[in-house]
Amino acid sequence: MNNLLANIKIAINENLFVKDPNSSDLGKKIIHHSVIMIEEIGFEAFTFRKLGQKIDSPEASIYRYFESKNQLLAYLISWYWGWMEYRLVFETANIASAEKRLEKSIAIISNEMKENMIVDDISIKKLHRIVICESSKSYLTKDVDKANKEGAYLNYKQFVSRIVLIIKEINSGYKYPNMLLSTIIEGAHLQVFFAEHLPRLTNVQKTEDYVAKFYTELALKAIKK
Amino acid sequence: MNNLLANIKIAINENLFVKDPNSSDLGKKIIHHSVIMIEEIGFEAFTFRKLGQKIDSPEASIYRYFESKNQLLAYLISWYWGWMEYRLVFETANIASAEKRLEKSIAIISNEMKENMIVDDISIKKLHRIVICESSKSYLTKDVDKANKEGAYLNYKQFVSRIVLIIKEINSGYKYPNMLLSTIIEGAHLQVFFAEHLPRLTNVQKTEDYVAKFYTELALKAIKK
DNA sequence: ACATAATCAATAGTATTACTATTAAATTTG
DNA sequence: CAAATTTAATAGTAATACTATTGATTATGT
Repeated sequence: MNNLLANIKIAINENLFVKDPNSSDLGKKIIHHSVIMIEEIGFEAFTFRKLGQKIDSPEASIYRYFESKNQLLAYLISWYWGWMEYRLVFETANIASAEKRLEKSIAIISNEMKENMIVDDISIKKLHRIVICESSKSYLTKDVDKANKEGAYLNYKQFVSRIVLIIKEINSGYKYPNMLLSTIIEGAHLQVFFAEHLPRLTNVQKTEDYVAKFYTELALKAIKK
Repeated sequence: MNNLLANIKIAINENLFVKDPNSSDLGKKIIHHSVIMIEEIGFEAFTFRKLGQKIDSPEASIYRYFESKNQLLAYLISWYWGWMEYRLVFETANIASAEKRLEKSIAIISNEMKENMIVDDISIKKLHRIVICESSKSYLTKDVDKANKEGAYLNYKQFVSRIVLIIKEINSGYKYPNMLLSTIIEGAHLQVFFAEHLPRLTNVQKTEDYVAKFYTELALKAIKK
């Protein structure tokens, strides 16, 4: 998989940047180091000034690429879902059974990647941790409608709708496929966070993939007639 | 029935305020207007300066009650879960069937209150909307472990554990009661938000209580052997 | 080749924010 | 009624997000 996907470019809506960060060395440095920095110190403490110091460029230069740190976060999260869609399509391509494809999908959502891949200067592992901790902040805002109009969540919605199709294959009459899916995705992220910080809100198990198992069981029982 | 009935005052951990806002008129004004203001303009835009202007008190006076706006948010959310526990105990008290009690619990979590109640100067309806949009920000922080040690999430955990007991009554062998519950609670909040702003991530239905219905069905199917 | 246009990053800001040090006033206590 | 304590107000600081402007670099057209 590494070889197949390593140099694929993820399409990002043009409203999510001022200048395409993939078009210059500075842009790539901004992406590369912002992922490292946000994962390390959190989005609240992350500032363009600190990032500028890290990459030895002035704060203002970063504003040539992103008009705010919120836009940068939206870019990264959109990239994440673009990347996840690629993975989804690839890894479910040759599975005939819809149930097995759903199972695989939930595993992709829930499980951390074992090897640390770098794609487009982005550390997948670190970006996954950013999505867990910070992604809800990108839509739980008063600007959500504006951001939505500008296409900030398109990649996320597209990812969701792909798996919704699988659910409909299993049971075309099921009334809540989108609800079920957004519940699973946001829930899976939450459980990882709770396991680490608020264990009384989850049920940590010995097996590595218990989150995926829980949500797979939940989904299949819910969907079946 | 129990001590909750006698005590209408919700108990809040002492680490969640500098001075008890219930101990003075200014404190009560801070609580009352902060709920109104956060619901209206969102937690990001909310500042102690704006609140001070609204209640005609200087910004610094508010710092006598809360050391930061994050602490104030933590206080409000903790109050919410204290209040929700009170409701839970009260409204499930005379229901014999564990399944019916679970159903009622999920309804309490999911459904908006019809009448707008004011308790301890707090608008329940507005606070519910704050919890939907802002509560995840109070734990998705780098300070989560510190806040947890100081008891910021005690009321939430206590609320969860009460319903976990109901689930165990239904099926004592079920392995994931806490996971299921935190999934339902956070999911129910999310679906309300998505229905309003990102409808492609949910499945809006005509009935008022479809969120409760979805999660009740999900829960019962998951729990049953 | 060379003038023109476009793009680039750097400097030096501004406005706003969260938060604090200090003091004056009010209240309580002995 | 004087001393001690609690109260809120003033006037800040430091850090933040973000911007206006300029000079340097690169690309383009004839």
